[in-house]
Amino acid sequence: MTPTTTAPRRQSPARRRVLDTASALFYAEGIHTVGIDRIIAEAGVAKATFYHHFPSKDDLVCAYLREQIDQLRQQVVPQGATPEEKIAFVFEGVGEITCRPGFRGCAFINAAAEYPDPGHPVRRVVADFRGWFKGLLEELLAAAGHPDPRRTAVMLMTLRDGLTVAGALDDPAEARPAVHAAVTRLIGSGD
Amino acid sequence: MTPTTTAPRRQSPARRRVLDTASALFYAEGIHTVGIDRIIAEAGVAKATFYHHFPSKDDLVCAYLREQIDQLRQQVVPQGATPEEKIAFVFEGVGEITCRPGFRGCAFINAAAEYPDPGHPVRRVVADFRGWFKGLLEELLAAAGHPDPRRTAVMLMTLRDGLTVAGALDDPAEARPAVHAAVTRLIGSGD
DNA sequence: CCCAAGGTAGACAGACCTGTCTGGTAAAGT
DNA sequence: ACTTTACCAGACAGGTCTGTCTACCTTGGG
Repeated sequence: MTPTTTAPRRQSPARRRVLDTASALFYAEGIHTVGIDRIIAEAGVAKATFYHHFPSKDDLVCAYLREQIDQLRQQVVPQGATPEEKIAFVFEGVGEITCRPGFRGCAFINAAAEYPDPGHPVRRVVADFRGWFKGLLEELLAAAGHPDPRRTAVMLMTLRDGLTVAGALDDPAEARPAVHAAVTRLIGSGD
Repeated sequence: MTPTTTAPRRQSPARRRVLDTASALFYAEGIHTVGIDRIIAEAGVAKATFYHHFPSKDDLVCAYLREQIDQLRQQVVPQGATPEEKIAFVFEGVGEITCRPGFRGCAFINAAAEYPDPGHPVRRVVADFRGWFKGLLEELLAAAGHPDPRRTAVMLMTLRDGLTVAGALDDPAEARPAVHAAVTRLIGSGD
């Protein structure tokens, strides 16, 4: 059989345009409030083309969230750094994002608020993100020789969630230094 | 003029039924997904009656959230307790709620996820809640003689937000003890 | 006895939603 | 030259949404 490169698979520009438009609109205005008609109009794509690439709106929502995960995964942490520095780097990134102009909170937390059923495909993508992120923190803590990586990872995850919420609903510049101090203290002291 | 008691103003049973039904549905399933028709059907109320008490759906949503604030406000903290104990009591309550069966996160965070415009009346109620809660924490910290009440209140708020998110999306029993430990350490040590 | 207030029941308008379908165009591979 | 694939344009169906309106009932106070 022909190799049929599975990995790159040059995606169509129409699909790319739809996904970009939908991502921006979903994040900025919410998922249920943004209709298909609006997405295809702003993406400049025919309705049939849209439904050719995404069988349903839920598929589009899942693709939007999965791409968010991929983008976060590709944010490389500095190579020759200690685990503690890598954790600090990750939180530096979170803190920086929360202060950016269009910030409206964590895309996954917001999506989960609109999909109450935990078994829904969208919620499963949300769970994937949280599992991945928490696992990453736990690995880094273990590599740093932390005595209780699991428990501390949960703590760091809580700080991240709180920081994103505060960045969306309160003054972002106020929560950032407080969380920064808490993180450095958490990964510094053993207990 | 007649006294016309402004404070209690015995509210009609129909309005009460609508508000109870809407509160349960909005919290459990989200706001945009629950329609007026469903609310009045489950509340056993005519449509004209509904629109007599609530001029629009947004008014109902605001009333739902404002009542949530009122209920939280009335949760009295123990009288003869130190400020530190009062803070611990408040967080004990939050931790307990996150472990309850129907828990689906913070009603205000979820509502804000569905209303992107910060100037919207719903968002203003959300801001009222956050201002009140953070102010309460700051007062208690100041009463406890904490050196930096404002900054620590922000920190505690972040922990609360993270705890509610984790309670809704992860295993509630895992985040609770971690946050509990962090809170006791925060209000214990001065810095 | 009358009448106003608050309630019920349900039709209706106008907009918007997702998803399907028809029909036509353009480019690329075989 | 033929066929497949991707794309555009837009009508259409069937449902749901908010909000208005008409019409009738019931109950209690003056």
